[in-house]
Amino acid sequence: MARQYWLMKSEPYVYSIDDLERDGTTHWDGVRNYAARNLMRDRMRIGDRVLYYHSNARPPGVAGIAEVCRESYPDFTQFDESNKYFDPKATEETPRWFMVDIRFIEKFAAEVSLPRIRATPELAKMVLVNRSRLSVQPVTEAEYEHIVAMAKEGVGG
DNA sequence: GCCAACGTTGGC
DNA sequence: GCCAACGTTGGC
Repeated sequence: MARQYWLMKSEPYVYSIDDLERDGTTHWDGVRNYAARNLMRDRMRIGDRVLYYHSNARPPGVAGIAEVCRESYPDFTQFDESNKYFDPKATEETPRWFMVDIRFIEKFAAEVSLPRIRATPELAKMVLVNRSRLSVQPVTEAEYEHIVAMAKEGVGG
């Protein structure tokens, strides 16, 4: 299968691109939205590229690049009563929530901000622009390449 | 901090 | 199965 492209959101004060760079890899736990879950569970493949997006930041924007390094497996936080993501309806036999692992590739020298993305006609169809609240979303190859080029040109801010 | 968008829950 | 109430996300 050809490489696919995604955008994944994280609040930087919870887990930022710098945290991912430090850790190398991380598991993407805590997704509790069925559309986002289905993408991770059914579609994401090792080697797919991920735009790492800082949400709830000023400004929000794409901060760097990661790649999928482990395909979907049950999100263990759903089984842990002490975890904020505990789901009483999930069992080990029939897990409800899934996650993938991602690996750090690159931190952009300059973030590509959401206002800049909104102002770019080639990116007008991004899910990010049109359905802003989906935390894991597909990106086209053209959109991905455009954002990477904007980061390289330093026009992201 | 506000609030719009929108996803989920639960009564009927 | 509908839909009102409610909760969360996330930009501003």
